[in-house]
Amino acid sequence: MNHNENKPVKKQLIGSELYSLPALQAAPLLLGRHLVRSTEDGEIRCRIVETESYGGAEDKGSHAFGGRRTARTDVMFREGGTIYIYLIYGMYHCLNIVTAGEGDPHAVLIRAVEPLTAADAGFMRSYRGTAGSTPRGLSGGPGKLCRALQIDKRLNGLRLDRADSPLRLEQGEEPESLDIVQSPRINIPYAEEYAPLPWRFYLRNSPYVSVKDKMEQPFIWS
DNA sequence: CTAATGATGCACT
DNA sequence: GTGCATCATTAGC
Repeated sequence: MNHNENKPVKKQLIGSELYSLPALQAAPLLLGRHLVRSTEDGEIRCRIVETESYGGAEDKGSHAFGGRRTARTDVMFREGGTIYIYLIYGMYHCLNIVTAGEGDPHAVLIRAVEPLTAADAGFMRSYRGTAGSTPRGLSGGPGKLCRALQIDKRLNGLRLDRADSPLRLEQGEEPESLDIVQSPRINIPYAEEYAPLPWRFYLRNSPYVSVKDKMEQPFIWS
């Protein structure tokens, strides 16, 4: 008898192997993983279906381009597994997962999630209003998913790998067998030659993805 | 298509 | 310090 057979594999927290990778390697590996948000109202579970890689210091699309370390970007320089949240356009929050080692600014933007159960969807809808009545409207977009999961800057700097954290990341599905598309990142014209690089990843068949790419180029594991 | 809405970064005093 | 352009977006026309 193997003791491991009894372990609740699906609920195991993600470990440092994934968090210590460069963002570009971590971004596709985060697809299919489960995000768990604990609030006073209860626990919401969802799976990640769209990500974007930002960093390190050479990426002109990254807030930490050139090693820019400010009050806002400081968390990007922390150890992988840290939560980075910023406010955009004065009204929406964006959730990022910091990766790589301390002092090396990498982050993966979470752009879309999918509720795991009808109960999870119900919770999320209650925070979304009329726009949340379609999958994409519910949590297909970085600002939308933060609203659906009640995520704001209070979570900035916390870690995803603690059992008592209000936001955790669990193993979920292993992404190697999923149908993954890669495409250029969304809405970063200022990134110049980094703008067209295919650093966005999403699950081809998820209706929760924010923007479908014309090409839908399959992602090949290297 | 575009207004909304405020933190942020940087140029300049 | 002050001023101001910018922004990893969204909802509602």
